Amino acid sequence: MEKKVRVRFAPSPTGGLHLGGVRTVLYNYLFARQNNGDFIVRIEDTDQSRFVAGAEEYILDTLAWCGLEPDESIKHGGGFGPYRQSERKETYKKYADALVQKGYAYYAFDTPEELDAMRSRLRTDENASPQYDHSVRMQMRNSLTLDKQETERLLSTIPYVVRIKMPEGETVSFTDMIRGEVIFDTAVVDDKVLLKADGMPTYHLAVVVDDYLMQITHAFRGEEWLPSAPVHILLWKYLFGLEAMPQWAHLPLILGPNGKLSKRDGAKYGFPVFAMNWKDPRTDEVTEGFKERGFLPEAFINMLAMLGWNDGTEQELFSLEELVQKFSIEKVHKGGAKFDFEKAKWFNHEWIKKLPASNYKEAVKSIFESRGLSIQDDTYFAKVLELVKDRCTLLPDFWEHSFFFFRQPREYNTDAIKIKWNIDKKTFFESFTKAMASINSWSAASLEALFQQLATQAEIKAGELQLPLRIMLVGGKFGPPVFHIAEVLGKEETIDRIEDALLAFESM
RNA sequence: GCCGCGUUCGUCUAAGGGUUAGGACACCACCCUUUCACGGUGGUGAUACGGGUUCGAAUCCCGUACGCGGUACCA
Repeated sequence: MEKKVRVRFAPSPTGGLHLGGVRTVLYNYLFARQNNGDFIVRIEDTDQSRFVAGAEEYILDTLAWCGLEPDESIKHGGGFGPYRQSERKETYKKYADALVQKGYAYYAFDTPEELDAMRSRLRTDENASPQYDHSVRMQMRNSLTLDKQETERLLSTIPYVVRIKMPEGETVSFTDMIRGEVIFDTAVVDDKVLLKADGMPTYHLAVVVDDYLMQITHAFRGEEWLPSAPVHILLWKYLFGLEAMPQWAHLPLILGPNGKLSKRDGAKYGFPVFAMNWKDPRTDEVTEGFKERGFLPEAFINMLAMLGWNDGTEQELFSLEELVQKFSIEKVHKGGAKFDFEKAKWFNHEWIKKLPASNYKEAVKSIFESRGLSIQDDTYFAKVLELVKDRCTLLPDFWEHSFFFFRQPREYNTDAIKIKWNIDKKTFFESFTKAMASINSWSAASLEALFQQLATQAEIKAGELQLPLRIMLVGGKFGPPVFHIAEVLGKEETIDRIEDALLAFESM
């Protein structure tokens, strides 16, 4: 029987979640869903010095906003916990010791100063960054070079690390789901630290042990991990056997305008790189998120999915459900993709148009409230949003395209109509309001028909009256088609606004 | 430096030996519209370079260039 598919996203809680991180989550999630598998979030907090308060909650909140809820996590529970590596500390040591027993690893006692000394001693033009590897390990202070007694003594008196003993002349290869076969020469990879002096594992040990214990079947991660893959492969071979190893897929990186996408790019070019606002608790510095910029989760997810993947057709708009159906890891690109904010905005615009306004009504409402406008009538609000959504790219755009539905104009931009304004037009509007008052069906179409008819009677071109009407209703040259504005405004409000404007126009 | 991964319009990409190298974003023009958008039509624009293999190469092989990643008791 096939093993149940289980995948994991394993962030370290060091700050906000950026585009690349969310995309990794997304691909994991899609793969899990389409294979009826489990999606696990495991917190990799093995570096205490980099731990940032609030980052865990932030990550989980972000996934919730995106609609990518894990099946198992520190928040969702599950049968394979704990889901925080700091709480699993004891298990790693066991495996590290076992590795030493079997001769695949060794204890090392070198101090940071000794390591520095070794590196600067060996540094040359040909070897820009000397590694702790087979060529130097026999000159260092470790259980390979020290006798048993001395090793025992040091083990109980000073801090030590466990290092993997990389074989010298082997090739390690594996089949990456995206890249195909990847081959490494073990001679060029160093004796990575597996267990740190504080007793915590490094990523290398922890990822292998936990993927095994949590029965992970497929491991997707960023391309930056590819160079350390041989360490992980070897660890699997030594500890659990290659048959049990998950299938790997190394995802291409998401790039900024010049090179790797960074927080700085966001600040420099004015686009978000984090999913949601992130406030660094140490500096109080806030980094803007896509959510707060006015992105819909549907658009954000869709845009991310297309950054490095497509289904081979020309379709670009996908719902999460469609992505679950159509996604395939083999079709993910090998090359990194440069992030384009313009295209991201296009996705958002498409999704604003596509979704019923009720989907994002609440988000827009809070934007309006932050501008001092509280929404009383939800039905009216939804109607307004529906009318103007075609012209909004980001959620805050709703403000400039619809605020006038909630506030009668206080000033009128009359520049465009001033010269042509006359008594005949004034009379026309007076009769128009009178006629409107007794109209039965209040709709854009019927209003336009009435407007046309009266204009013809008054022998004025309807076109010349439309702009004045617009300015009376909203105060300026903006907004949706004018009769649609009137329709949504309603009879009473429309007549009021025209009458007030007529008064104001007296002094024009 | 060494190791690894990559390279099709400015950007995201399709084309897995035979296409006028297709689409989308952006840009430009026109149309629609007596506000501004949306929308519609059309246009500019790419196989990094050099060698092979082949009747035929964006596609397969080799080399070069360029880019990215890694080279920590960070993940």
